[in-house]
Amino acid sequence: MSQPATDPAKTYRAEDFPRPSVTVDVVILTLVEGELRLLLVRRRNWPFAGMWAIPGGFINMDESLEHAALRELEEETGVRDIFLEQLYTFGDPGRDPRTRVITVVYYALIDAARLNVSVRAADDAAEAEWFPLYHLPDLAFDHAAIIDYTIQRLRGKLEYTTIGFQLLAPEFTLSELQAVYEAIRNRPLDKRNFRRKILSTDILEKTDATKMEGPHRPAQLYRFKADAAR
Amino acid sequence: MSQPATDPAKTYRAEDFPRPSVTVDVVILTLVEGELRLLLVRRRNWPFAGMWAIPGGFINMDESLEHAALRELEEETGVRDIFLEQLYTFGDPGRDPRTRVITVVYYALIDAARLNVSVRAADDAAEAEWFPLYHLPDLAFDHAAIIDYTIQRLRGKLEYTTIGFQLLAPEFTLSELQAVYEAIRNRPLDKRNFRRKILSTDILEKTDATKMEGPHRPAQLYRFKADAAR
DNA sequence: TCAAAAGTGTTCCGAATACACCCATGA
DNA sequence: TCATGGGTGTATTCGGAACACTTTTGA
Repeated sequence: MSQPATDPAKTYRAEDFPRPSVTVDVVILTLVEGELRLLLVRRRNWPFAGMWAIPGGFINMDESLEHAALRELEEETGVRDIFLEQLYTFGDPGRDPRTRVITVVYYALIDAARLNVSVRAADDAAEAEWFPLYHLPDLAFDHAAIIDYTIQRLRGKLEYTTIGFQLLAPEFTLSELQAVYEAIRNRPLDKRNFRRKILSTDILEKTDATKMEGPHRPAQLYRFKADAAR
Repeated sequence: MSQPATDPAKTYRAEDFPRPSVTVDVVILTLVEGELRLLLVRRRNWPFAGMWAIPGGFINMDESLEHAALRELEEETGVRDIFLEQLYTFGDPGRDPRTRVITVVYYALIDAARLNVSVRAADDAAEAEWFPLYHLPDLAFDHAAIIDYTIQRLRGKLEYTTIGFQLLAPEFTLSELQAVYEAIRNRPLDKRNFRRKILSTDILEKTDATKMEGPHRPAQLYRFKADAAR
C-alpha cells in the first residue's frame, strides 16, 4: 500500500531504502567414528560472548553468496572443494541485538580424512571445536534452530539424493556408507537390506582394492561411477 | 583470510561493512480450470522495462522476511492468510544491473475462488496479469530460473506433504484435488489409484454436502480433518 | 436417451522389511 | 582358536501401477 518499493510503476532507487546487514553462516558437518560432528566457534564479544556459534561472516559486495560461504568454509577448515548447499535464510528482526542482520545459511559436508592435517591451520585466532551433533553446548543467536533445520534437511535429502556420500572419501566400504546413513537418521539399519538397496541403484562400482583394518576380513572398497556427482 | 568479519575474535561493527539491498520476491500461483497460473507484473522502468517480473519489494527494517512477503502478496492479490513458504535466496552479483540486490524468494499458493472479487483492487498502478505457468512470456532478471526452481520444489513437496491442498477451497471434491496433483506434476493420474492413495492417508473426511455442477452425477465434498494444517 | 463426470476392485509387480549364519583376517 | 567385522539369501508384507464398467444427474 504505502510501500513505495513495491510499486513498479514508480521510479525509485535502491539507495532510497534502508539496507540490513547480510551475513553467510555455515553449518559444517563431518563424520568421525560413526558420529556426526559440527564445527563451532566460541564468541569473544557481545552479544553472546563466550557462547558457541556456527561460523559466519559478512558477504563482500562483489562475491556470490555461495562464494562467501566457501570462503568462510576454507577459513575455518583450510579445505577447498567441499560439498555446500544453501539451507535457508533467517532474518527475523531482533535475531541479532546489534542491528538488523539477515543471514543466508549454508551447510557443508566434509570427509573427516581431509581435515586431519589442516584443521584451523589457516586461522588460529578464534577458538573452534568439533562437537557431537546430538550433544551440543548452548548456542548463540538462533543457531540451535538453524542446526535443527539442517538435520531435518539432511534426513530428507538422504532419501532421494546421493548427499550421504559427501561425508566419505572417494573410495569407501559399504559399512562406512551405512554408518553415514545411520548417523544422519540416528538409528540403525539392517546390513543386508542396506546393501541390496544401495547396490540396486547401480551408482557404485567396486574398486580393485580392499581395506584391511583390524583383525577381521578385509572390506571391498567402492567408488562412485563416473557419471555420479562429486 | 583477510576478511575481518569472519574472525569472531576481532571487534567489529556491522556498520563497518558494505550492505547490499535486500528484497523479497513472491511467486504467486493459483489453479484455474485445471491449469496453474502465475501472477506477473509488467516493469515500467529500467532495467528490463516492459518485461514481466514476479512481484517483489524491499523489506522494511522492522519486519520479518515472511511479513514482507505477506505484505507484498496482499498488495498484489488483496488477500490475506495465504499459504506462503520460503523458496531460496538468490544473490549473485550482477543479477540486478543497478546495484547489489539479494532477494529472498517465497512462493504462495492460493485458492482461485478467493481472487475473483479482489484481484488488483488494492493497487491499480501497476499492470499485473495471470499467465499459464507452462506458457510464460520473457521474464526480467533471473526470474525464469526462480520459477523453474519453484516448480521443482512444488513437485518434490507434493509427494510428502499436504501442500497441494493449499490451492483448493476448504471443501473440495476428489476430482478437484486430483486436478491439483495433475497440474503440478504436469501429467495425468489414474483416478482409482489416486483416490485410494489419498483416502488411505486418512487426512480427509466427507462433508455432508455434494457439489452439483453440470449435467452429471454430483460429487462428494471433502474437507481436511481438524488436525490437518491449513 | 444421451452426454458427462462420479464412483468403484482386482491383479500384478517391485520395493521394503525381518531375520541368521559363514568368511577372512590378525592377534 | 578366538574375536572381529565382512559378506550373503529367502520369505513376507506393503504400496504403486495398470486397467473398465456402472451410477447419477441435467439437458
